[in-house]
Amino acid sequence: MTATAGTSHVRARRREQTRTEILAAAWRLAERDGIAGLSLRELAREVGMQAPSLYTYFESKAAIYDEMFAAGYRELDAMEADLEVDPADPVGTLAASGEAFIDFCGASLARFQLMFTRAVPGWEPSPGAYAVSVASYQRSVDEFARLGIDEPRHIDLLTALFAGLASQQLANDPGGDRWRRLSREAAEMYVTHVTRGRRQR
Amino acid sequence: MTATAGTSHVRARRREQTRTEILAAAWRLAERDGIAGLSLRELAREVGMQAPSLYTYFESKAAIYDEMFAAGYRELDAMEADLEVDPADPVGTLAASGEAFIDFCGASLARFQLMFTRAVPGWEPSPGAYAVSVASYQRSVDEFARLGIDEPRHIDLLTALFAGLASQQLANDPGGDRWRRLSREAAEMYVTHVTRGRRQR
DNA sequence: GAGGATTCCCTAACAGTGTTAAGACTGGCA
DNA sequence: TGCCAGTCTTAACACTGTTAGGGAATCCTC
Repeated sequence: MTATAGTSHVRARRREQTRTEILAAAWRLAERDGIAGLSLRELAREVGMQAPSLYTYFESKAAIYDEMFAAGYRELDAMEADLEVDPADPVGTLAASGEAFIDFCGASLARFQLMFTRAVPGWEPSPGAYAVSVASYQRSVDEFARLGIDEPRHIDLLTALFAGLASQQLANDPGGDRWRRLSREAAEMYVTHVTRGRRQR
Repeated sequence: MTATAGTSHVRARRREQTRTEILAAAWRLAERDGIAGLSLRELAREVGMQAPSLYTYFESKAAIYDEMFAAGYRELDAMEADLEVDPADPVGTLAASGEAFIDFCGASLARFQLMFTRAVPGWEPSPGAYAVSVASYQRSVDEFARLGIDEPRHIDLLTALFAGLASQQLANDPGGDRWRRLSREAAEMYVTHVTRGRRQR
Protein backbone atom coordinates (compact mmCIF):
# COMPACT_ATOMS: atom_id res chain seq x y z
CA MET A 1 0.00 0.00 0.00
CA THR A 2 2.65 2.45 1.00
CA ALA A 3 5.50 0.78 -0.87
CA THR A 4 4.14 0.32 -4.39
CA ALA A 5 5.00 3.13 -6.77
CA GLY A 6 1.33 3.69 -7.55
CA THR A 7 -1.84 1.64 -7.33
CA SER A 8 -2.60 0.11 -10.70
CA HIS A 9 -1.39 2.06 -13.68
CA VAL A 10 -4.53 1.22 -15.61
CA ARG A 11 -6.77 2.59 -12.92
CA ALA A 12 -4.63 5.69 -12.45
CA ARG A 13 -4.63 6.44 -16.15
CA ARG A 14 -8.38 6.11 -16.43
CA ARG A 15 -8.82 8.30 -13.40
CA GLU A 16 -6.61 11.04 -14.76
CA GLN A 17 -8.43 10.89 -18.06
CA THR A 18 -11.79 11.39 -16.39
CA ARG A 19 -10.40 14.27 -14.35
CA THR A 20 -9.26 16.15 -17.42
CA GLU A 21 -12.58 15.42 -19.10
CA ILE A 22 -14.40 16.95 -16.14
CA LEU A 23 -12.12 20.00 -16.18
CA ALA A 24 -12.69 20.49 -19.90
CA ALA A 25 -16.44 20.41 -19.37
CA ALA A 26 -16.04 22.82 -16.46
CA TRP A 27 -14.23 25.35 -18.68
CA ARG A 28 -16.96 25.01 -21.28
CA LEU A 29 -19.75 25.66 -18.81
CA ALA A 30 -17.83 28.44 -17.05
CA GLU A 31 -17.33 30.16 -20.38
CA ARG A 32 -21.05 29.99 -21.02
CA ASP A 33 -22.42 30.91 -17.58
CA GLY A 34 -19.58 32.83 -15.98
CA ILE A 35 -17.09 31.27 -13.62
CA ALA A 36 -19.37 31.69 -10.61
CA GLY A 37 -22.31 30.20 -12.47
CA LEU A 38 -20.71 26.79 -12.62
CA SER A 39 -23.10 24.16 -11.24
CA LEU A 40 -21.94 20.75 -10.10
CA ARG A 41 -25.16 19.06 -11.14
CA GLU A 42 -24.89 20.50 -14.62
CA LEU A 43 -21.19 19.68 -14.78
CA ALA A 44 -21.92 16.10 -13.79
CA ARG A 45 -24.66 15.85 -16.42
CA GLU A 46 -22.19 17.11 -19.01
CA VAL A 47 -19.86 14.18 -18.36
CA GLY A 48 -22.66 11.66 -17.90
CA MET A 49 -22.79 11.16 -14.16
CA GLN A 50 -24.57 12.33 -11.03
CA ALA A 51 -23.32 15.27 -9.01
CA PRO A 52 -22.02 13.35 -5.98
CA SER A 53 -19.87 11.19 -8.24
CA LEU A 54 -17.70 14.19 -8.94
CA TYR A 55 -16.49 13.88 -5.39
CA THR A 56 -14.55 10.76 -6.28
CA TYR A 57 -12.42 12.92 -8.54
CA PHE A 58 -12.34 16.22 -6.68
CA GLU A 59 -12.49 16.90 -3.00
CA SER A 60 -14.92 19.77 -3.47
CA LYS A 61 -16.04 22.43 -5.90
CA ALA A 62 -13.26 24.62 -4.54
CA ALA A 63 -10.75 21.97 -5.59
CA ILE A 64 -12.07 22.19 -9.14
CA TYR A 65 -11.62 25.95 -9.10
CA ASP A 66 -8.14 25.41 -7.71
CA GLU A 67 -7.18 23.16 -10.56
CA MET A 68 -8.58 25.61 -13.11
CA PHE A 69 -6.82 28.51 -11.43
CA ALA A 70 -3.43 26.79 -11.55
CA ALA A 71 -4.01 25.75 -15.15
CA GLY A 72 -4.72 29.37 -16.04
CA TYR A 73 -1.41 30.52 -14.63
CA ARG A 74 0.42 27.71 -16.38
CA GLU A 75 -1.12 28.89 -19.65
CA LEU A 76 -0.14 32.47 -18.88
CA ASP A 77 3.39 31.31 -18.18
CA ALA A 78 3.55 29.39 -21.45
CA MET A 79 2.27 32.40 -23.34
CA GLU A 80 4.88 34.67 -21.79
CA ALA A 81 7.62 32.17 -22.51
CA ASP A 82 6.88 32.66 -26.20
CA LEU A 83 7.33 36.42 -26.03
CA GLU A 84 10.62 37.81 -27.22
CA VAL A 85 12.40 40.07 -24.77
CA ASP A 86 14.64 42.63 -26.40
CA PRO A 87 16.66 44.58 -23.82
CA ALA A 88 17.53 47.08 -26.53
CA ASP A 89 13.86 47.89 -27.10
CA PRO A 90 12.03 48.04 -23.79
CA VAL A 91 9.15 50.03 -25.21
CA GLY A 92 8.49 47.54 -27.97
CA THR A 93 8.88 44.63 -25.60
CA LEU A 94 6.51 46.06 -23.01
CA ALA A 95 3.98 47.13 -25.62
CA ALA A 96 3.92 43.62 -27.02
CA SER A 97 3.69 42.15 -23.52
CA GLY A 98 0.78 44.39 -22.70
CA GLU A 99 -1.11 43.49 -25.84
CA ALA A 100 -0.41 39.81 -25.33
CA PHE A 101 -1.61 40.03 -21.75
CA ILE A 102 -4.82 41.78 -22.73
CA ASP A 103 -5.38 39.25 -25.50
CA PHE A 104 -4.80 36.47 -23.03
CA CYS A 105 -7.42 37.92 -20.72
CA GLY A 106 -9.86 38.53 -23.54
CA ALA A 107 -9.51 35.01 -24.89
CA SER A 108 -11.41 33.60 -21.93
CA LEU A 109 -13.64 35.67 -19.71
CA ALA A 110 -14.07 32.77 -17.30
CA ARG A 111 -10.32 32.38 -16.98
CA PHE A 112 -9.87 36.10 -16.45
CA GLN A 113 -12.54 36.16 -13.76
CA LEU A 114 -10.98 33.21 -12.00
CA MET A 115 -7.39 34.43 -12.13
CA PHE A 116 -7.71 38.15 -11.57
CA THR A 117 -11.07 39.03 -10.08
CA ARG A 118 -12.71 37.68 -6.97
CA ALA A 119 -15.66 36.51 -9.00
CA VAL A 120 -16.22 33.31 -7.05
CA PRO A 121 -17.84 34.15 -3.74
CA GLY A 122 -16.23 32.46 -0.80
CA TRP A 123 -13.44 30.91 -2.79
CA GLU A 124 -9.79 31.80 -2.82
CA PRO A 125 -6.91 29.79 -4.25
CA SER A 126 -5.37 27.18 -1.98
CA PRO A 127 -1.71 27.63 -1.02
CA GLY A 128 -0.71 25.14 -3.70
CA ALA A 129 -2.61 26.92 -6.45
CA TYR A 130 -1.46 30.28 -5.17
CA ALA A 131 2.15 29.13 -5.40
CA VAL A 132 1.70 28.57 -9.12
CA SER A 133 0.54 32.15 -9.56
CA VAL A 134 3.46 33.45 -7.51
CA ALA A 135 5.90 31.51 -9.65
CA SER A 136 4.33 33.01 -12.77
CA TYR A 137 4.60 36.49 -11.28
CA GLN A 138 8.23 35.87 -10.41
CA ARG A 139 8.93 34.90 -13.98
CA SER A 140 7.51 38.21 -15.17
CA VAL A 141 9.62 40.08 -12.65
CA ASP A 142 12.73 38.34 -13.95
CA GLU A 143 11.94 39.39 -17.48
CA PHE A 144 11.30 42.96 -16.42
CA ALA A 145 14.77 42.89 -14.84
CA ARG A 146 16.26 42.02 -18.22
CA LEU A 147 14.75 45.29 -19.47
CA GLY A 148 16.42 47.19 -16.67
CA ILE A 149 13.28 47.43 -14.58
CA ASP A 150 14.24 46.27 -11.13
CA GLU A 151 13.05 48.73 -8.55
CA PRO A 152 10.09 47.21 -6.68
CA ARG A 153 7.99 50.33 -6.89
CA HIS A 154 8.55 50.50 -10.64
CA ILE A 155 7.42 46.92 -10.97
CA ASP A 156 4.33 47.63 -8.93
CA LEU A 157 3.60 50.62 -11.12
CA LEU A 158 3.91 48.49 -14.22
CA THR A 159 1.64 45.74 -12.96
CA ALA A 160 -0.93 48.35 -11.99
CA LEU A 161 -0.72 49.89 -15.45
CA PHE A 162 -1.24 46.61 -17.28
CA ALA A 163 -3.83 45.36 -14.82
CA GLY A 164 -5.71 48.61 -15.30
CA LEU A 165 -5.65 48.42 -19.06
CA ALA A 166 -6.82 44.81 -19.05
CA SER A 167 -9.56 45.27 -16.49
CA GLN A 168 -10.92 48.37 -18.19
CA GLN A 169 -10.85 46.58 -21.52
CA LEU A 170 -12.65 43.52 -20.20
CA ALA A 171 -15.18 45.41 -18.12
CA ASN A 172 -16.08 48.25 -20.45
CA ASP A 173 -15.32 47.14 -23.98
CA PRO A 174 -15.17 43.34 -24.08
CA GLY A 175 -14.17 42.12 -27.51
CA GLY A 176 -13.07 45.58 -28.57
CA ASP A 177 -9.70 47.33 -28.35
CA ARG A 178 -10.44 50.68 -26.74
CA TRP A 179 -7.82 50.12 -24.04
CA ARG A 180 -5.76 47.46 -25.78
CA ARG A 181 -4.67 49.93 -28.41
CA LEU A 182 -3.23 52.15 -25.68
CA SER A 183 -0.61 49.53 -24.84
CA ARG A 184 2.16 51.10 -26.89
CA GLU A 185 1.44 54.59 -25.61
CA ALA A 186 1.36 53.30 -22.06
CA ALA A 187 4.66 51.52 -22.58
CA GLU A 188 6.26 54.68 -23.92
CA MET A 189 4.97 56.71 -21.03
CA TYR A 190 6.19 54.15 -18.56
CA VAL A 191 9.65 53.61 -20.03
CA THR A 192 10.21 57.34 -20.36
CA HIS A 193 9.37 57.65 -16.70
CA VAL A 194 11.56 54.89 -15.32
CA THR A 195 14.55 55.86 -17.43
CA ARG A 196 14.16 59.51 -16.59
CA GLY A 197 17.43 61.08 -15.51
CA ARG A 198 19.29 57.88 -16.20
CA ARG A 199 22.50 58.14 -18.26
CA GLN A 200 22.54 55.97 -21.32
CA ARG A 201 25.54 53.69 -21.11
CA MET B 1 -56.17 57.21 -6.89
CA THR B 2 -54.51 58.70 -9.90
CA ALA B 3 -55.13 62.30 -8.97
CA THR B 4 -53.82 62.55 -5.39
CA ALA B 5 -50.28 63.78 -5.09
CA GLY B 6 -49.24 60.69 -3.14
CA THR B 7 -50.93 58.12 -0.94
CA SER B 8 -50.56 59.12 2.67
CA HIS B 9 -47.44 60.99 3.59
CA VAL B 10 -47.25 59.10 6.85
CA ARG B 11 -47.24 55.74 5.09
CA ALA B 12 -44.69 56.91 2.55
CA ARG B 13 -42.38 58.23 5.23
CA ARG B 14 -42.53 55.03 7.24
CA ARG B 15 -41.93 53.00 4.14
CA GLU B 16 -38.91 55.03 3.13
CA GLN B 17 -37.55 54.72 6.62
CA THR B 18 -37.81 50.94 6.56
CA ARG B 19 -36.16 50.85 3.15
CA THR B 20 -33.15 52.79 4.35
CA GLU B 21 -32.99 50.59 7.44
CA ILE B 22 -32.90 47.50 5.23
CA LEU B 23 -30.20 49.02 3.05
CA ALA B 24 -28.11 49.91 6.08
CA ALA B 25 -28.32 46.33 7.31
CA ALA B 26 -27.46 45.11 3.81
CA TRP B 27 -24.26 47.18 3.80
CA ARG B 28 -23.36 45.84 7.21
CA LEU B 29 -23.80 42.22 6.16
CA ALA B 30 -22.13 42.76 2.78
CA GLU B 31 -19.13 44.24 4.56
CA ARG B 32 -18.91 41.17 6.73
CA ASP B 33 -19.58 38.40 4.19
CA GLY B 34 -18.63 40.00 0.89
CA ILE B 35 -21.14 41.59 -1.45
CA ALA B 36 -22.02 38.27 -3.06
CA GLY B 37 -22.48 36.60 0.31
CA LEU B 38 -25.50 38.71 1.14
CA SER B 39 -28.41 36.46 2.12
CA LEU B 40 -32.00 37.66 2.11
CA ARG B 41 -32.99 35.46 5.04
CA GLU B 42 -30.16 36.85 7.11
CA LEU B 43 -30.90 40.38 5.96
CA ALA B 44 -34.54 39.95 6.95
CA ARG B 45 -33.55 38.59 10.36
CA GLU B 46 -31.33 41.61 10.85
CA VAL B 47 -34.28 43.97 10.52
CA GLY B 48 -36.70 41.71 12.39
CA MET B 49 -38.77 40.18 9.64
CA GLN B 50 -39.05 37.13 7.43
CA ALA B 51 -37.34 36.93 4.05
CA PRO B 52 -40.45 37.20 1.84
CA SER B 53 -41.43 40.41 3.60
CA LEU B 54 -38.48 42.15 2.02
CA TYR B 55 -40.34 41.88 -1.25
CA THR B 56 -42.80 44.53 -0.10
CA TYR B 57 -39.89 46.97 -0.10
CA PHE B 58 -37.78 45.73 -2.98
CA GLU B 59 -38.80 44.00 -6.15
CA SER B 60 -35.96 41.51 -5.88
CA LYS B 61 -32.47 41.00 -4.53
CA ALA B 62 -31.18 42.58 -7.72
CA ALA B 63 -33.15 45.71 -6.88
CA ILE B 64 -31.36 45.90 -3.53
CA TYR B 65 -28.01 45.64 -5.29
CA ASP B 66 -29.18 48.31 -7.70
CA GLU B 67 -29.98 50.70 -4.90
CA MET B 68 -26.62 50.04 -3.23
CA PHE B 69 -24.79 50.45 -6.53
CA ALA B 70 -26.37 53.84 -7.19
CA ALA B 71 -25.72 54.92 -3.62
CA GLY B 72 -22.07 54.03 -4.05
CA TYR B 73 -21.72 56.26 -7.08
CA ARG B 74 -23.54 59.08 -5.33
CA GLU B 75 -21.02 58.80 -2.51
CA LEU B 76 -18.16 58.78 -4.99
CA ASP B 77 -19.60 61.87 -6.60
CA ALA B 78 -19.91 63.62 -3.27
CA MET B 79 -16.34 62.71 -2.39
CA GLU B 80 -15.05 64.09 -5.67
CA ALA B 81 -17.06 67.26 -5.27
CA ASP B 82 -15.01 67.99 -2.17
CA LEU B 83 -11.69 67.69 -3.99
CA GLU B 84 -10.00 70.89 -5.00
CA VAL B 85 -9.08 71.13 -8.65
CA ASP B 86 -6.11 73.37 -9.32
CA PRO B 87 -5.52 73.84 -13.05
CA ALA B 88 -2.12 75.28 -12.24
CA ASP B 89 -1.04 72.07 -10.52
CA PRO B 90 -2.31 69.08 -12.47
CA VAL B 91 0.17 66.70 -10.87
CA GLY B 92 -0.86 67.61 -7.36
CA THR B 93 -4.52 67.52 -8.28
CA LEU B 94 -4.29 64.11 -9.92
CA ALA B 95 -2.15 62.68 -7.14
CA ALA B 96 -4.71 63.80 -4.59
CA SER B 97 -7.53 62.43 -6.73
CA GLY B 98 -5.81 59.10 -7.03
CA GLU B 99 -5.22 58.81 -3.32
CA ALA B 100 -8.75 59.85 -2.57
CA PHE B 101 -10.08 57.31 -5.03
CA ILE B 102 -8.01 54.50 -3.54
CA ASP B 103 -9.08 55.53 -0.06
CA PHE B 104 -12.66 55.54 -1.21
CA CYS B 105 -12.29 52.02 -2.52
CA GLY B 106 -10.46 50.83 0.56
CA ALA B 107 -13.04 52.27 2.91
CA SER B 108 -15.55 49.61 1.90
CA LEU B 109 -14.60 46.38 0.23
CA ALA B 110 -18.23 45.51 -0.38
CA ARG B 111 -18.83 48.84 -2.09
CA PHE B 112 -15.71 48.40 -4.21
CA GLN B 113 -16.77 44.93 -5.26
CA LEU B 114 -20.23 46.12 -6.16
CA MET B 115 -19.16 49.21 -8.09
CA PHE B 116 -16.05 48.05 -9.90
CA THR B 117 -15.85 44.29 -10.03
CA ARG B 118 -18.38 41.81 -11.29
CA ALA B 119 -18.48 40.16 -7.91
CA VAL B 120 -22.20 39.41 -7.93
CA PRO B 121 -22.86 36.47 -10.25
CA GLY B 122 -25.73 37.06 -12.62
CA TRP B 123 -26.30 40.65 -11.60
CA GLU B 124 -25.56 43.79 -13.49
CA PRO B 125 -26.80 47.30 -12.78
CA SER B 126 -30.17 48.23 -14.22
CA PRO B 127 -30.28 51.06 -16.76
CA GLY B 128 -31.35 53.44 -14.03
CA ALA B 129 -28.51 52.54 -11.71
CA TYR B 130 -26.07 52.49 -14.59
CA ALA B 131 -27.09 56.02 -15.51
CA VAL B 132 -25.96 57.19 -12.08
CA SER B 133 -22.52 55.72 -12.68
CA VAL B 134 -22.30 57.30 -16.11
CA ALA B 135 -23.18 60.69 -14.65
CA SER B 136 -20.45 60.27 -12.06
CA TYR B 137 -17.97 59.33 -14.76
CA GLN B 138 -19.00 62.36 -16.79
CA ARG B 139 -18.34 64.57 -13.81
CA SER B 140 -14.81 63.22 -13.57
CA VAL B 141 -14.25 63.79 -17.26
CA ASP B 142 -15.35 67.40 -16.87
CA GLU B 143 -12.85 67.94 -14.08
CA PHE B 144 -10.08 66.34 -16.07
CA ALA B 145 -10.89 68.83 -18.82
CA ARG B 146 -10.24 71.66 -16.39
CA LEU B 147 -6.73 70.25 -16.04
CA GLY B 148 -6.27 70.32 -19.78
CA ILE B 149 -6.88 66.62 -20.21
CA ASP B 150 -9.44 66.31 -22.94
CA GLU B 151 -8.31 63.76 -25.48
CA PRO B 152 -10.44 60.63 -25.12
CA ARG B 153 -7.48 58.28 -25.26
CA HIS B 154 -5.71 60.26 -22.55
CA ILE B 155 -8.77 59.98 -20.38
CA ASP B 156 -8.94 56.23 -20.98
CA LEU B 157 -5.28 55.96 -20.08
CA LEU B 158 -5.87 57.84 -16.85
CA THR B 159 -8.84 55.74 -15.79
CA ALA B 160 -6.84 52.60 -16.52
CA LEU B 161 -3.97 53.90 -14.43
CA PHE B 162 -6.11 54.74 -11.42
CA ALA B 163 -8.24 51.62 -11.78
CA GLY B 164 -5.07 49.56 -11.88
CA LEU B 165 -3.60 51.15 -8.78
CA ALA B 166 -6.83 50.71 -6.86
CA SER B 167 -7.46 47.14 -7.92
CA GLN B 168 -3.91 46.06 -7.19
CA GLN B 169 -4.08 47.76 -3.82
CA LEU B 170 -7.37 46.13 -2.89
CA ALA B 171 -6.50 42.70 -4.23
CA ASN B 172 -2.92 42.34 -3.08
CA ASP B 173 -2.43 44.62 -0.12
CA PRO B 174 -5.80 45.45 1.42
CA GLY B 175 -5.45 47.91 4.24
CA GLY B 176 -1.87 48.74 3.23
CA ASP B 177 -0.49 51.40 0.91
CA ARG B 178 1.86 49.52 -1.40
CA TRP B 179 0.13 50.91 -4.50
CA ARG B 180 -1.56 53.89 -2.91
CA ARG B 181 1.80 55.51 -2.24
CA LEU B 182 2.57 55.35 -5.97
CA SER B 183 -0.22 57.82 -6.74
CA ARG B 184 2.02 60.88 -6.89
CA GLU B 185 4.62 59.12 -9.02
CA ALA B 186 1.91 57.85 -11.35
CA ALA B 187 0.47 61.34 -11.64
CA GLU B 188 3.88 62.78 -12.52
CA MET B 189 4.47 60.11 -15.11
CA TYR B 190 1.07 60.67 -16.61
CA VAL B 191 1.13 64.46 -16.70
CA THR B 192 4.63 64.47 -18.15
CA HIS B 193 3.33 62.20 -20.87
CA VAL B 194 0.20 64.08 -21.83
CA THR B 195 1.90 67.48 -21.81
CA ARG B 196 4.88 66.19 -23.77
CA GLY B 197 5.73 68.43 -26.70
CA ARG B 198 3.13 70.94 -25.69
CA ARG B 199 4.19 74.61 -25.60
CA GLN B 200 3.58 76.27 -22.30
CA ARG B 201 1.39 79.29 -22.89
C1' DG C 1 -67.47 56.00 14.23
C1' DA C 2 -68.32 52.26 10.34
C1' DG C 3 -66.95 50.36 5.88
C1' DG C 4 -63.61 49.56 2.65
C1' DA C 5 -59.25 49.43 0.67
C1' DT C 6 -54.45 49.21 1.10
C1' DT C 7 -50.33 47.97 3.08
C1' DC C 8 -47.66 44.93 5.73
C1' DC C 9 -46.08 40.63 7.24
C1' DC C 10 -46.58 35.81 7.88
C1' DT C 11 -46.23 30.57 6.71
C1' DA C 12 -45.74 27.08 3.21
C1' DA C 13 -43.77 25.75 -0.73
C1' DC C 14 -40.78 25.29 -5.12
C1' DA C 15 -36.69 24.72 -7.64
C1' DG C 16 -32.19 25.33 -7.31
C1' DT C 17 -27.31 25.06 -4.82
C1' DG C 18 -22.96 22.22 -2.56
C1' DT C 19 -22.30 18.35 0.17
C1' DT C 20 -22.59 13.91 3.02
C1' DA C 21 -24.12 9.11 4.01
C1' DA C 22 -24.95 4.58 2.82
C1' DG C 23 -25.20 1.08 -0.28
C1' DA C 24 -24.77 -1.46 -4.88
C1' DC C 25 -22.01 -2.88 -8.63
C1' DT C 26 -17.71 -3.99 -11.03
C1' DG C 27 -13.18 -4.58 -12.82
C1' DG C 28 -8.30 -5.37 -11.72
C1' DC C 29 -5.16 -7.93 -8.70
C1' DA C 30 -3.31 -11.68 -5.67
C1' DT D 1 -11.56 -17.63 -7.67
C1' DG D 2 -12.19 -14.44 -4.19
C1' DC D 3 -11.64 -10.14 -2.61
C1' DC D 4 -11.55 -5.38 -2.29
C1' DA D 5 -10.65 -0.83 -3.74
C1' DG D 6 -12.68 2.18 -6.76
C1' DT D 7 -16.72 3.95 -9.08
C1' DC D 8 -21.33 5.40 -9.19
C1' DT D 9 -25.96 5.59 -7.44
C1' DT D 10 -30.11 7.43 -4.66
C1' DA D 11 -31.70 9.88 -0.60
C1' DA D 12 -31.18 13.45 2.23
C1' DC D 13 -29.63 17.97 4.63
C1' DA D 14 -29.17 22.74 4.98
C1' DC D 15 -28.96 26.48 2.36
C1' DT D 16 -30.40 29.97 -1.55
C1' DG D 17 -33.99 33.50 -4.09
C1' DT D 18 -38.68 33.68 -4.99
C1' DT D 19 -43.96 33.06 -5.34
C1' DA D 20 -48.70 32.08 -3.53
C1' DG D 21 -52.12 32.84 -0.41
C1' DG D 22 -53.97 34.44 3.76
C1' DG D 23 -54.44 37.12 8.11
C1' DA D 24 -54.15 41.34 10.50
C1' DA D 25 -53.29 46.00 11.29
C1' DT D 26 -53.66 50.61 9.51
C1' DC D 27 -55.19 54.53 6.98
C1' DC D 28 -58.77 56.99 4.09
C1' DT D 29 -63.38 58.06 2.92
C1' DC D 30 -68.11 58.50 3.96
